[in-house]
Formats: sequence, C-alpha cells, structure tokens
Amino acid sequence: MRHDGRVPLDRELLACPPEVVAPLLVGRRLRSTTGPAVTVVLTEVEAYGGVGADEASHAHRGRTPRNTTMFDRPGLLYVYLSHGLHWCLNVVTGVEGEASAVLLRAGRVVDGVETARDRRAAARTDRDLARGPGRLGAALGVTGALDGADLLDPAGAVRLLPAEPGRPPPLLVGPRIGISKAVDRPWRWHWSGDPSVSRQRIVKVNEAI
DNA sequence: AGGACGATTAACT
DNA sequence: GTTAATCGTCCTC
Repeated sequence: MRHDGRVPLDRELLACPPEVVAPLLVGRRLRSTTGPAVTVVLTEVEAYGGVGADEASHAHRGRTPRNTTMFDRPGLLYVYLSHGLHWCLNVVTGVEGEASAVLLRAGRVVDGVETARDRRAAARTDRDLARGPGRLGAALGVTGALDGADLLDPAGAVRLLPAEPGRPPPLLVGPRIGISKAVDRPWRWHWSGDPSVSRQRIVKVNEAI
C-alpha cells in the first residue's frame, strides 16, 4: 500500500479513526525543538482505541488522569511513561470525546543527528537512535511535560511536518507489538525495509487495508 | 493502602 | 533468548 505524503495532514484528516490516520503518518516528519532541533521521518506506527472496543488501548476503561489527552482534539500529542523509564509519543486522532491515538514507534533521524546521539548515548549506531518508541521519545528530547501539546501549532515545540518530496513509502502492516490483549488486530504499519523499524518480521502481511 | 503490571530498553548468556 | 531496571497508573480491598 502506498500513499501520497503531500496530502495535508490537517485537523480534519486527523479526525479520522486511528487505523485510517496511522498509515498516513508513515513518511511524515516530526520535528522537536525542545532543545537543539531534531527531525525524524516516521517509519513505524500503531493505532489504538477508536470506535469499538480495543482492549489494548489505554482508554478502553474510560477516562483517567493519564489518558485524558486521548479524548481531546485530534492533532494533540499524547505522552505517557512506559515501565517507569521511557516516554512514548502518540498523535491523538478521531473526533474529540472519542479516545484514540497513533503510537509513534520509530523514526529515522534526518536532522540534528549530533543532538540525537548526545541524548541516546547507549545507541551503538545511528539506526538505533529512534528505533523503538522509548528511543524515539529520548532522541527527540520529549517528556511528559509535553503531553497535550498541539502538533499542528507552527510555534509548538514538537511539530508534525509533511513528508519529504519523492516517492511515497512502501508500507507493510501487521499485528501490534508489546501488548497482551487484542494481539491479532493488524494495526501496526511500517516502512518496508527501513532499518529504523523496531521489528521487520511481519506475521500477517496479507491483512493490509 | 497495597500490589500487580506495563503500547520498553539494554545488557547479558 | 532471558532478565533486571524502575515507577506511575489503576484496580482491588
């Protein structure tokens, strides 16, 4: 499956369900200016929540202090702490009041590599800088302080930007990673063959939308 | 008030 | 492939 990364990912499009928005996010750029600028091209995402029960979603039991941002406007940044260690980033999707989001699982650093290396001292190679959701958050210098930030605000510290010109990314889809419920739902999309993807092994290629 | 667990990572065998 | 690190969140009592 392919898409045209030049289609504007505006608030209206982000109001679509997470499984619609998720594949459109692969290939787009995310730029953080929480410190020295770092820009990644998103290579791996997962959809959560939306209409109907998704038991793997943080919001499946209703609103709590942590997941409140998931119920807010599309285009906001939902940040949560994983395993007491790792800040993970999501793009809020769907209409306000219906909790859904797309987890940003990996990216390829295309600008600010030196800054990303400083923040990710454990990374052996540049390919590891933002390979995995916790690593992505670290490379971008994002913490829970940015939960609720508007990714479409031109003056914001974290911004969602269009794809670089060129060929749209070839996408593969498969089951989500690291969850124990609703494990068979094919809601993980990634850039086929990109080295920054956290896991290339695809279990079910044929369930692509 | 207590405790199990997690949309993870890094180091180690 | 296995396991420790580490703590906020949320469910249960």
